[in-house]
Amino acid sequence: MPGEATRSGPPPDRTDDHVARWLPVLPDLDPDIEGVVTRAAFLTDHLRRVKAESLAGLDLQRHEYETLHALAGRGGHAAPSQLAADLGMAPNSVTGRLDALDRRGFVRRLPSATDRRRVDVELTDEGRTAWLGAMSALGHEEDRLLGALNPDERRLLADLLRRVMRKAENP
Amino acid sequence: MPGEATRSGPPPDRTDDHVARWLPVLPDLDPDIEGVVTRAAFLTDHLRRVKAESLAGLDLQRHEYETLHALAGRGGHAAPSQLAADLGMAPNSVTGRLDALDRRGFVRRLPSATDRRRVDVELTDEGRTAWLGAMSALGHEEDRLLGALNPDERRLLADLLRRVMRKAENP
DNA sequence: GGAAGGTACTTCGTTGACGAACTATTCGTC
DNA sequence: GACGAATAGTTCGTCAACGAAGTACCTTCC
Repeated sequence: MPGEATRSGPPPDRTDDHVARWLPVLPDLDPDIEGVVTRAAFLTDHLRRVKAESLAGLDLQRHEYETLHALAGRGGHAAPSQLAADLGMAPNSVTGRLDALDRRGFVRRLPSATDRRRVDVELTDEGRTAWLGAMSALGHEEDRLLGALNPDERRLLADLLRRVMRKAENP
Repeated sequence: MPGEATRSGPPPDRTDDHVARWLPVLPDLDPDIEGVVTRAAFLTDHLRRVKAESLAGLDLQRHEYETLHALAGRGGHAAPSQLAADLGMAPNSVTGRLDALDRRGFVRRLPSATDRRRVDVELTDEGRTAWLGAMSALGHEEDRLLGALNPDERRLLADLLRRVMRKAENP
């Protein structure tokens, strides 16, 4: 055995580099706090990128898939404002998305009979097919990543994050 | 005591609602996995929003602050391509940011003497002042949120996320 | 029953990011 | 030392998101 190894923690990731680069500049930086928020951002970004790459092969853009997904999650029928809320975006931005999906035949706008201000967005069969195809092609990168932890650890991670997010949701 | 309470886990957050809404649609969904990635996304988004709001009072946009921050983190001198790498964006996008910061007097472009393709971006005194002002005004929402955990738990959270991210960084 | 106010969606103008292409400069190789 | 490849930065065209304003409709309340 090559003697005692120089004291080594767990193998580092990109975030460790990031923190090491900033610590000299901002000595008050807490490595664990910065580590958590940076990894959350990198994780979100990574999943976003991987998803976009998988979808590219299906001639679908991420925002198109997201919109279909939100609509499918409402059973294939929803109002634009509801989709906007589910997607966390401004209602006027949804108009453009629906225009494009409508042009591709993935979605249909039906005027509401009872309230003529309203529009019912309907997922067409083609839209559902595209959504299902994308769902299976996406192939759960999330599962792969979280596979680094066992089920108890995943639960623990989710619980820790829940406590953090409850702070965020209570200003 | 009003009898045994109905079995209650920790108080829920928005992500619990999100998972509960999707479970009927996607029964294969793992609540812990989905919980982790959703909370990571919500956390990133929350910090983004809070930061933008604080900066608005200083007549600074988030992307302006980010650019100043990246430049300051390099000691006030950097090449555009280096800033692009640090900010995780395409080099041509940096050009527009620098144009705006230049117009506001926060940044100066100096041609390199040794390699005339290169440009040295310099943080001006006004730029540094704006950066420092923003830094103190930002007031560490991150610390508040992570204050929900004790130091050991924060370390644990960072370690769990590191293991996840090492998977992301090894394809 | 008709004006005042609210709601649902869209249109308009702007903005920031991106990929692709362009310019100028340097490097590598013979 | 000159030609082709590589590099740094920028310009250009496009696109999605946004805030503000507009349109059409519903509701309330006198």
